[in-house]
Amino acid sequence: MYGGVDMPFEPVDPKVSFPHLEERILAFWKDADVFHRSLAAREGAPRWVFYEGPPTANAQPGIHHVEPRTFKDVFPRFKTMTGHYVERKGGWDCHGLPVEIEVEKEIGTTGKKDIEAFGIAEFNRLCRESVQRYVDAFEGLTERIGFWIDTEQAYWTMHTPYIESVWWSLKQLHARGLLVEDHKVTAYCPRCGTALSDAEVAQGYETVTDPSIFVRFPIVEADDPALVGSSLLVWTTTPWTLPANEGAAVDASASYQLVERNGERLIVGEPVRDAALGEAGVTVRTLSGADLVGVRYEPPYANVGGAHTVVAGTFVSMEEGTGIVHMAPAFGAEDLAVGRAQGWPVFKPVGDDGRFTDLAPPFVRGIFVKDADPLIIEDLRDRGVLFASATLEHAYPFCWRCHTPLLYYARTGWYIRTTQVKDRLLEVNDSVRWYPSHIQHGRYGNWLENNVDWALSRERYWGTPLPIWRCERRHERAVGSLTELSELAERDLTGLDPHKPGIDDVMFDCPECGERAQRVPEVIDTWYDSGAMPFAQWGYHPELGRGIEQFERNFPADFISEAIDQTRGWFYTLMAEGVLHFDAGVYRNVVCLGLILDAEGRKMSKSFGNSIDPFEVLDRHGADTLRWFLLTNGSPWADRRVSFEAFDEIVRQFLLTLWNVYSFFVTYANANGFDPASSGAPPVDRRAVMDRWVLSQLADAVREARERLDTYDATGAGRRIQSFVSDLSNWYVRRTRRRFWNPGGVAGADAEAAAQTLHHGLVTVATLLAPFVPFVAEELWRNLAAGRGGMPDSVHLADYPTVDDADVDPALDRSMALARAVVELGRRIRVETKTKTRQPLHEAVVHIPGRDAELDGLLDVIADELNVRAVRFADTESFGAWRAKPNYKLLGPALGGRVQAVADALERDDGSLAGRLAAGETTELTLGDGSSVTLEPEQVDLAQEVMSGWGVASESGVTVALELEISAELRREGIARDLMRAIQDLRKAAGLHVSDRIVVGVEASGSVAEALETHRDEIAAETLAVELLIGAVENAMIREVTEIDEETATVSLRKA
RNA sequence: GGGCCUGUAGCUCAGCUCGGUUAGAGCGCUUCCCUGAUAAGGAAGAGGUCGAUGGUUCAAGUCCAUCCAGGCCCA
Repeated sequence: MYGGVDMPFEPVDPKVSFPHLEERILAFWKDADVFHRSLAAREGAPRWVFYEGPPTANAQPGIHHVEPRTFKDVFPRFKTMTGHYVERKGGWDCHGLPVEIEVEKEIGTTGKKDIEAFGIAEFNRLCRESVQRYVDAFEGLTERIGFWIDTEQAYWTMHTPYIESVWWSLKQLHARGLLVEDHKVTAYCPRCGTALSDAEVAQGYETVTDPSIFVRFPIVEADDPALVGSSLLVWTTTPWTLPANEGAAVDASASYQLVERNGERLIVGEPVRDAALGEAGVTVRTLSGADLVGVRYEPPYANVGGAHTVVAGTFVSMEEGTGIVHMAPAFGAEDLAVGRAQGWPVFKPVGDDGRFTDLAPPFVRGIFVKDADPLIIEDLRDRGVLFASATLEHAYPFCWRCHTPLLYYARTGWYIRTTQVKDRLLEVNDSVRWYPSHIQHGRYGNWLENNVDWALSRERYWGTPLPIWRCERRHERAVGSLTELSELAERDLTGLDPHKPGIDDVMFDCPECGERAQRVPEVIDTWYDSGAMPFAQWGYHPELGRGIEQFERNFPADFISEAIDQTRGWFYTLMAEGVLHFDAGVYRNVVCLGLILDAEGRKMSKSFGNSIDPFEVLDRHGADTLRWFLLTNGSPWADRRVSFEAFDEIVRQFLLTLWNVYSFFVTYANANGFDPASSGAPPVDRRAVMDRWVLSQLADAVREARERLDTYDATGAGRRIQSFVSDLSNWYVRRTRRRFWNPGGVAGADAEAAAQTLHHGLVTVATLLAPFVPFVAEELWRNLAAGRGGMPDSVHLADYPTVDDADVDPALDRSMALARAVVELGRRIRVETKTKTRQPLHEAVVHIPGRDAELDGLLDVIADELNVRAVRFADTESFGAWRAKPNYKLLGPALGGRVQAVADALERDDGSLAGRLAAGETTELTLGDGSSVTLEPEQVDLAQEVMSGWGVASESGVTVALELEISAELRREGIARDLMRAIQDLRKAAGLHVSDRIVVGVEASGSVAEALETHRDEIAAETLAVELLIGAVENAMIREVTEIDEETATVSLRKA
């Protein structure tokens, strides 16, 4: 016995269940308080600031929530392990329409009137409860996937200090004149009774069929009297807005035609004349749009006095319609802008419920506007005003929650003048590093370029109340805290819940005029809440002296990450508020993830019923599997498809491969009494070539993993680690296995070296993997490293591996790659010649022009892998004609167009030229045009023309030949190996332990019996047989007939 | 209508930054091999007009232009 056995390793179950393992690790983390200790251990270290983008707690979490949470975990873990203090404060987005909708579903309300009848106090209480419930679900998911974030200290946007912080910020904006009330046309949902933000509107576009009608507007007054009596042909796709018509717009620079047709005269844009009127009609004259400006016409419904004139507009399309557009300032953004410029009134015959009011013509009063379209068309037709009626397919927005068609209304609302800081936003954006980079000046940069004022107010209930009080004389007062409110109201309100309806009961005397001031009724866009988190998460409030230090220490963020749908959401609101309040960027690096799609490539969403329940995946495959999938499968920036098969593959190919190496190591380390702490392994430079090679590979993997993680490429880092694990398992352990098979420790230092190398490899891999698959990494660490040599009890308390330059050996890396290429060719020969690998052969002959020396030291590896007694380098043998092809990368730039001529010449070569190159000679080549070129051997790719089935294979300049003649001696050896294999199979089938001794009997005659006698000792040693007899074993545990060398042999065995 | 992304094997995706003539991997399929760590691994095979067209170049999956299809975002 050598080494110590004080601390043997826990035996490893090869049949591991990762979900169960993860539950154990979760319990350990909790018991040992590992997360908090990982923070404490880095206290005082440089800060690396992470901001949690708060999920909206309004529904059960889906698998698409796991993706950002995985990426938000891997980088903070990595940074912690590289010596940074990474505070991770959780957060929950609590307010907003989605929460209200969820509650409305519960209580069965369908609109604002219902909610008010139900009672706002009770409604908001239910909203608060709903949030709490879903936060619990999110916390469960967060813990289960191993996302380390402090949920105990999480910020909640509905908590009073958070709201006060938001109020403080709004008060500043109000004081600077950046928060104002304004009229604006916005998309409005008549069912929800609220305006929608652009982001909300964007979510609900659908292709619908709407009416597209042409209407006659008879001209009643014009500078050119000839026009009177003609009709403007006016286009609209919203007939219901015609009762609010106040004008018509033309393109002043376009030309129009006056057409006489069936006895009437119509004016229509020239480019669309035929499309609108058909071929019929005679053009009376052509005029410019400018000629029409100022013309007065008779409106289809005479509800509004004044107006009804033609104006010029740049937005008039000459590609569809009639070139003349109907204007209703109450119902379109452009219409309102034009109306304002013209001094038109805002005439709005529609109520907030989307139904016509008494201002409308009697026949549509009380009718929902969209339903009124056919009635209006009918009416126009009856009165001869309608010229044509068709339909049009176009995108129209619907309310993203309740699917009511949205209406564009002129309404008053509160706006933040973000357009005034647009230039600064663009500047700040230039300093952000986006991953992927195209977002910066692509999608996100474009969004900023098209910045419009932020429509902040919402006429809803569950949200941060807009803290503006206004008196009857319309003096406004923005209030920044409950303390300030208490002073104004002259009573203590610091304990008041700042939500509706309680806050609306607070009134005070206007400090300016003494009239009673009351809060405006609106709440704010919940996106403002989440964008305020850099300061509001600390309850930051300079007036109250609160949260200042925490804020300053944690601003700005080094890193944030969310899915791409946040470009218009959180990425923007964060940046906008950072610039508005602090004139500063809020984040330095953004990892912007793609969306999760289902197997058909559709966006996963609950309403579609195609989302995968994350808990099902976690129960079946485990969190590590899901995390590894998200981190390494496909590109994180690209949308990707998710299906269950992918998870099985990860378990089998990655996690189990790693697990088996680990299990292999522990089995033999324990059997040999290996102790990494007191091992007598020689220094790396004196270890076997396989050891040096695998350590060199490991060093490269460490280098690349670190480099990639430093640039937020978790995918590349993970893939590199995976390829190392594959090399470790399928080449290092495969080739090194026998060195571990060392009961009693007779192999001494070499076995120690192998064990030490593999131990180091596994511990390093576990550390490398800790940020990616924190559970299995922890399991390996706990068993292999924790507590040994002063190592911490958790891998997450360890330092991320660094490259050991002494291990790096590029020459060895290249040689091994070459050796593996030789082995691959040898295997191909065996397949081609139907020579089983188990049959030993006399020798392999290798030819690699000029590079033979690179394989020194690896000949044993090749011989063993190919099962040949010797590997020899070819000197004079020729296996076939040499063929040379130009190395285009080298020759192309040098020769230009002549490279093709060289290729032709080499193609026609009978082998003599290539042969000289293969022999290492510089060779002169005469081209078809008579010119000549000097070729160096390195400038060509060489291969030999070998015939399949004759024991030779060649590729990329490497040629391998196998001596296929099998002597009687080799045949016996092959049979012996077949026997060993058969006995080992039986051992396994009998369920014996690797170190059990056995008694074996082989019933055979002829060549099998002969081989058994010749190789008796080796067979016995290999199979741990204490007795090996010809014949059957008594009381055999197992007995089986096998075919060996075309003879029948029956093997039986029992435990000795 | 505008912007961005994507298009490579039956499926999921690398490769495109920096052009090199035989385009890879995994899954799945066929045949064989190896194995007392392995649920693994290896060899061979079937499977590709690298979305299309044009251009630049000695050389294009890769660069440029145009177009087509899909997705996302904006209108």
